[in-house]
Amino acid sequence: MEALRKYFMSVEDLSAGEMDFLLSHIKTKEIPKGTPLFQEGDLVRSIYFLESGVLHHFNYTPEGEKKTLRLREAPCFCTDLESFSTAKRSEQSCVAMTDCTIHELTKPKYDSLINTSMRWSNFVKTITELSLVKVLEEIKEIANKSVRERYHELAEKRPGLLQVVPLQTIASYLGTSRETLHRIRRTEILQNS
Amino acid sequence: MEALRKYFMSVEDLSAGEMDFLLSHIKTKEIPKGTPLFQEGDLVRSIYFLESGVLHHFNYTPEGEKKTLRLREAPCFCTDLESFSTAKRSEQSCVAMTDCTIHELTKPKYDSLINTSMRWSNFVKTITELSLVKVLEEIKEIANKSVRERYHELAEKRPGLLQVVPLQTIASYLGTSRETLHRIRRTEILQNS
DNA sequence: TTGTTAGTGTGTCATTTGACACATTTTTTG
DNA sequence: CAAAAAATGTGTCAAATGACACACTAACAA
Repeated sequence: MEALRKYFMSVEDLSAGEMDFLLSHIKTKEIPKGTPLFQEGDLVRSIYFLESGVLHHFNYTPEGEKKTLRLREAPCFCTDLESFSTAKRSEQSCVAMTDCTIHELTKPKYDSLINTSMRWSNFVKTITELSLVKVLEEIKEIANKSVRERYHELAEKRPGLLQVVPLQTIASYLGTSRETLHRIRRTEILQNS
Repeated sequence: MEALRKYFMSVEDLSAGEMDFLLSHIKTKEIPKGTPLFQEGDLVRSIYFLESGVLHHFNYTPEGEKKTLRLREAPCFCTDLESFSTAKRSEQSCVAMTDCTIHELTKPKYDSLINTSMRWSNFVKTITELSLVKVLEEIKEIANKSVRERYHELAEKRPGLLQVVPLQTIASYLGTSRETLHRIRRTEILQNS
């Protein structure tokens, strides 16, 4: 619960009562490694807050190859927003790469929250904006960088991922082969010694 | 004005009075090719709606190389959201690549709009969500694709850009050299004939 | 119109990458 | 613990790419 409280407080200063009101909308779960939050074809009806752990977003190409779309580290919000807000079937799966603690906000609870008052509607709007900013940053990170540069950024900005995520998944995330990523790592090690 | 009206109507059905109220917040401008909307180092104080034309987002590497971050086609909203909503200095420039018609919503007008009523606050929230969905789609388009695949997607989904944007800028957007993009195009032409 | 500049097309060559094959190591599972 | 499965490390080779050099063309301004 700590990360979530902290996140909400970073958005806006909340009284104890306000915080309790917010938290009354969510349900906390512990899920073991390998558990799917949602899968390709599902209607995603919840927004999740990842309290601890790592999540893996992926889908399959027509050729049946698994492609990593995103890797998410706690603390963060996670859902398929397109599916959640427009009730389309999701085109991706999201699976826990480690044991995770998540908080779930279901669609009915979400709707009830934003219709409570302008206060909460604007609170949610601010969180949506922050998420948008974060995604735009992610684009800036990806856009127009070589695989090598992107790997370095990853190692700098999200070192935790490298501990937990298999090399071949990182390779898929960076859009390269596991062999090439291996070569990049090898030259790293040589340079550092 | 047409594209903007149409966009608002696609978000939600609005009465003539509501539409006029919304439009009373914006100011329309014609700007010639080459005009900057904002530049690296600016505080971005407006959200723009691109009625017609193409915009170029870019910045410079430490080595002084110009890097294309995004290419935007009308109709779309455009700003540096990070700068706009958190009052940081922008790390990118946005310049008109063609003559453009834009609608400007300044920060004071924006604030006044979202504080008018829950109705308009939620209207803006919906637009923010739609933008977020659009950016996430853009990520899916970029992530984990070869330059060749990304070029094809661009040619399919945004053929208008290829008419207007110089090859070398597209190359920069795709993260490759102009020579390589040229080779990709050349093999295209050979295959189609 | 005529320079001037920006943009494109093309060839060469060193380097990087992907694909494949297989050895080795680590992790999982019965 | 032992066997099986998953993941990683490594070599080879063909193909793709980047960097450079320079010719050619289009767009623009004096």
